[in-house]
Amino acid sequence: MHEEEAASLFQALSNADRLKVIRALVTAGPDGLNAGDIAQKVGASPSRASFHLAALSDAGIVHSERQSRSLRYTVDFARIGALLTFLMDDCCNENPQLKSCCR
Amino acid sequence: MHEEEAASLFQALSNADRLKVIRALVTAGPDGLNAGDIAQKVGASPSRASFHLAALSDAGIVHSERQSRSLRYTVDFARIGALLTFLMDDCCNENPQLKSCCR
DNA sequence: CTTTCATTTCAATATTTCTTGAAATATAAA
DNA sequence: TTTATATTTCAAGAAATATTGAAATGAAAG
Repeated sequence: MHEEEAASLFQALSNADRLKVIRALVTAGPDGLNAGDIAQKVGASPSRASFHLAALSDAGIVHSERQSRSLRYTVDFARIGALLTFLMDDCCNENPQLKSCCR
Repeated sequence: MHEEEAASLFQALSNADRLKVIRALVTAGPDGLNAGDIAQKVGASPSRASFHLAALSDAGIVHSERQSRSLRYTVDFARIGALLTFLMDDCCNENPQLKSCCR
């Protein structure tokens, strides 16, 4: 991952409501949640939730799939992992003190 | 760390030049670098480098210390580690797939 | 085929962040 | 004390992002 891409992923994570969205999806488990439930859980209007979901989706952090009338969102852990790897390895040169936070 | 604080740290990381600043500081080792050398290494004007350094400093990701005429900057790995811990543990509930990126 | 439901898109405005160069500040040298 | 060096601060304009509610879209039910 190059710096520009990492920067845009960090940008997608730089909002408390979007972090809440991720937490809600993680808590929900592998089946994810539909947009309406996410909006309700993070306390955002439908259009604002849609805006945040679009930001996360553009960054590849979440994916969506239509399920009847709803759109079911899931979190992409591999994508988040790739960003962590960039930060820890490429950017911070595998610094031991930083690595230790994973244990 | 709470969501608002994490979001503001991600915001500080959401710029390619600021990631370059971190990389330059990491590469330089424990003694860090002064502002002028950082500006030169990332290819930014002095005022722009100062702006980026202020953003990173406000987030607690770097610290500065005056050394004669120069300000010597160092990176705070513990602060970055705290953000990673927030993302992996609090936000993503210690997901194994995400944790595996640290190995 | 009309209505209802779930979600997104859009337009308009507000807010924040970025960028630039000039001026200000702090330190040290001559 | 004058000059040079290192860095930050400031102001102003440009660009990006956020926010809101209304309208549009897609899908299913009656």
